[in-house]
Amino acid sequence: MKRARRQVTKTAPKASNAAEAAENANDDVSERIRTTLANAIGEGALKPGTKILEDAIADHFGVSRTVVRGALGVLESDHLLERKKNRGTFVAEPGIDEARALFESRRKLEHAILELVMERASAEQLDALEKLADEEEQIHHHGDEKSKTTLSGKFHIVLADLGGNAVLTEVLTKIVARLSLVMALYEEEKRDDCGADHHRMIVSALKAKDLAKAQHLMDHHLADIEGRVRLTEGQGDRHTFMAVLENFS
Amino acid sequence: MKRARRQVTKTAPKASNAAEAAENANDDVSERIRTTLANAIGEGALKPGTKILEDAIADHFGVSRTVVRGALGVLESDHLLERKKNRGTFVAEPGIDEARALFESRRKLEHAILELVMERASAEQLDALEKLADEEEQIHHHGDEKSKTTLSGKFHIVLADLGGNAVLTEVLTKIVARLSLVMALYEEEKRDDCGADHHRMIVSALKAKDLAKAQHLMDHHLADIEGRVRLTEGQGDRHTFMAVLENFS
DNA sequence: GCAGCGATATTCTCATGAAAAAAATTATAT
DNA sequence: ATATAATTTTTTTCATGAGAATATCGCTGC
Repeated sequence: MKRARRQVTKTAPKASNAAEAAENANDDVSERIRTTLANAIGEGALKPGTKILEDAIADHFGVSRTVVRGALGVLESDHLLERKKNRGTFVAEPGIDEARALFESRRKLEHAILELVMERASAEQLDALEKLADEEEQIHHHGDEKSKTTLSGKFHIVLADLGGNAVLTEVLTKIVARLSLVMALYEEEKRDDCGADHHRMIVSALKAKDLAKAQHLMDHHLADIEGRVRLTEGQGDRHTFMAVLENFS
Repeated sequence: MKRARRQVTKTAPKASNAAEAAENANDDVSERIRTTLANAIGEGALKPGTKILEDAIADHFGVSRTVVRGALGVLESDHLLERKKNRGTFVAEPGIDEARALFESRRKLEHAILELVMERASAEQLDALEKLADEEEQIHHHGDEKSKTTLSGKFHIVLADLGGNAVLTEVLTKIVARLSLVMALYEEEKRDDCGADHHRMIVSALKAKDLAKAQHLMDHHLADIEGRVRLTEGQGDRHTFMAVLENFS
């Protein structure tokens, strides 16, 4: 007898007092839900396997389950969520094959993007990118643990933007999001040794118009990330409830 | 007073007579809707700008608008459909920038895929691919106009499969689908001169283990496709109702 | 004490109705 | 007769309720 009333309280049929009410108001709430969940997943707040309660989300955003359900549907098609029939929706748990494919895809994509950046990015844009890398360095020293992964990913997205190809940027963004699930599942050591350092070197190579070097550095950087992960069967269950019990019995 | 009753006729609550009834039956009807529409768009049966009637689809598949709506939502997030608020859902009409980005993305992706195919595909797989290219040649001569574009795209998808990276294959598939919209909008001349010919040459280069040549041929092939298109502002309205009037007044 | 079974509760799933917004149609007036 | 206003119809949009599937918990019997 729960089904807590979210009481949609159509506070006022039209509500709109006057002018700014036409600010379209809600409606893209579906998109808000999507980005909220995607962000939560991206920065590891929602771990793989977590169950997603439609009702909770509907409550929180003040809409009905119908629209939540729509949002979950597209998140599922992005492979960020998994829906088990009549069981519910869960944060996806990419398998080893998928993880490998994602790493490989990212390598190829970042290569292509570097090519585009090389032929398109202006000096000012590269300066801005360099500044971003420097800021990362700062934040890294302040040990702001939570936003570390978020910012680290941001560099790559901004870099992709400089490539000037919105399609590739979008594709890379989605792949990076899925990779955050892979890291959450399979990461072993959280050595924060570098990251921002690599980014700065890549920017240098770009400013020197040395494409080959930039790609080489990118390969190194990505290999470093992949190195934190052990993609062998039977990993990834490590944090499972059952597996944790094993370790403490 | 339409709203024709689709009369969901829950023919039998459980229906399942016994064993095979558990064949899951419907339910992935949502996916059926998605692939149906995607295919229709892919082979040009649904032209850009066409309005999509939820009711018609719901009727046809014997489900309620709710599930249709879900399917349309993910198609929209794939950029195959466009939803205008309170106006309805339409087949997407990619703009010129998007078209250019799509072509460029495809070039980069096909390059990456060729690299993967080169290092992974077995001799037998390449033989199978060659056979496919030959079949295309056959069909091309029979002038089977309708399935020409479909089959042409199929080669690239199968090729991507040989790369052994499911993620890249999926990405390419979606981009090819969007490009079919671009072609429908901006294609000028429908010279069916080559296509399958190019495919055969690419396979030859692959069997000869000549990556550079394969990539070069692929570039040529794609350039040929892009050549059929004029991406200048004010094209693409060519088939618009208003534009047609212009030409006849 | 434990295995199996049944009742309860939670949660998904989807069809349907009601409200809102455009579009289409008819009516009215200048 | 044309343009404007009013009405009707179509279609989207969404909240909600009823039904189905599954999990959870308590119970009885061994």
